[in-house]
Amino acid sequence: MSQQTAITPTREQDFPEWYQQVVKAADLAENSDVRGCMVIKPWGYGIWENMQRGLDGLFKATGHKNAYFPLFIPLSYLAKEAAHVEGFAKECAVVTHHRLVPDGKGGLKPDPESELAEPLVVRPTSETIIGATYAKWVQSYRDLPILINQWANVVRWEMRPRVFLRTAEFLWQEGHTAHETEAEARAETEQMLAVYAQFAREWLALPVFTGEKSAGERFPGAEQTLCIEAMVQDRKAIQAGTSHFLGQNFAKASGIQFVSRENKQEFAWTTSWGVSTRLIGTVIMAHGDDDGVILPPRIAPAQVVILPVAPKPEMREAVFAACDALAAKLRAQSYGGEAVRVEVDKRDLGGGQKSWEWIKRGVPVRVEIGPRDIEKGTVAVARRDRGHKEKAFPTAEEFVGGITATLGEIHATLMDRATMLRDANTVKIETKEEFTAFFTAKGKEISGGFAFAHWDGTAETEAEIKDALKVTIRCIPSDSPAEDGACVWSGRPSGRRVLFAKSY
RNA sequence: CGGGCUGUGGCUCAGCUUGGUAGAGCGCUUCGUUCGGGACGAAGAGGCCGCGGGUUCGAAUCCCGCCAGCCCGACCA
Repeated sequence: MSQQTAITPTREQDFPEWYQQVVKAADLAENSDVRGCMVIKPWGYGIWENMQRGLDGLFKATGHKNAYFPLFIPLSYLAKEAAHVEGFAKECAVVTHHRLVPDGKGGLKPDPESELAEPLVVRPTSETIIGATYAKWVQSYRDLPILINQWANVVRWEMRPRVFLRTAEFLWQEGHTAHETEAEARAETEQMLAVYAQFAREWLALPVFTGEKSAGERFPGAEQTLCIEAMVQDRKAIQAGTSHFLGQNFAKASGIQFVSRENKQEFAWTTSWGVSTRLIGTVIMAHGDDDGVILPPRIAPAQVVILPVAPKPEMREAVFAACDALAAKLRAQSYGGEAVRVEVDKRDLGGGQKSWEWIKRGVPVRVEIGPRDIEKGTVAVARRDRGHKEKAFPTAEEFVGGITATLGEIHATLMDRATMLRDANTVKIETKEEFTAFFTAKGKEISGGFAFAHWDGTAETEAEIKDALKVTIRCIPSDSPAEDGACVWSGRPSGRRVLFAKSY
């Protein structure tokens, strides 16, 4: 059997279908019997565990601690903040009963006698319940700041689920902090955005634009939403992380009050920030190729896979021993401050089939060891960022000694490719005609990419553009210089450019 | 929640128009030959044909009802 690519269709032919096929071929996740919910399989979950470890380290390093708050939120809590309700009410799962009884048809139904006095909402996000808790914890300015993160699942009843990118239930982290002053809370919001941008670059090999959301794209209840935006290979934007300055909105809604240094009652200033399993989808779409996933080494569950080649059964033992010995030497090396992660694949499968499995899964480095290698003291090495037939034959010592550098090079390659893709498809646009042409699909092209253009700052213009072209303001870039110009849509005066794109 | 479509071994589907013993490919199991780039042969296992009712000597197939899922339109990390 010979195929051009491991994944059909190719990215070029049908990007959304390619994505689904990659998720399946790489054994990352599958749809469950529950609509909109996914089963994250060990390889996919391994990626999430590595993301968690990386982020958790960065959170701890910036003074945060983990805690856990309830899955269920009393309905009345959610109703406390008006904008928040409006944002989330449409997509909430609600628990109304606490007991089942036979339905008389061989099944079960909620016991009408067990209806809850107050329905519970399965958290779509936890601002309200955490706010209610902080209200109890905070009495004095001496109790601030509170710097807490939680790793949790949340539920948003989505109409259009897509594995990892948009599912009814997903895993994430949500940081929730409370501060004495506005300045401190704003600094926290920015600090965590910087953490996300650093994580995207250093762990995910993903260049990101940072900036602020327009009022229309803001988190419900926030004063200001900051975000990181990445470009994936169909040139659409994906929001990879958000950090919100919540002002005193939630403090007022939940009663987070304290006695200040001046002995006055004041409301705290709060923030929240989060990234989710959507990052896995982002990585797939940003780095994958027509043979499957390509994982940035720092989040790869296995960074090196060793494939024993034993043509004759009587060689197996010797080959396995050589593989185990190599694995041990590799594990003594480190990359990104952690021991190199190595897997020896001893399954009794055809060699080609095995190799292709690991290619599709995106393991950064594959090594084959057979009798000839043992004799010569060499190994056969293939890298996932290069062609699948391209092999190098270093000595085992050279290979082990160079593994840290090799993983670093692969990370750099991915970063470079993603940066080139983004830069090649990011343009400045001045006129409505150009703008429309840029975002109008020609042939099989999906999207023009990112456009920096002037915007008059009104919600009307923003909505018109969205209606006309399905293009949104991804962010008002944090580092964009003031520049006088005319709005690309309305022609009205504008003081700076914003980032437009089609998005996930 | 409005419009279109589909429910048949683990997966993808054929069979239904014109009722007559449930099929294929892939996957799985065993054995043999293979194994340095997605192997081949042989033999097997596996099905309340979505659910309920009706018509009929006889229903995967025809009729009615229900349920579930998929695709398209308004929201979203």
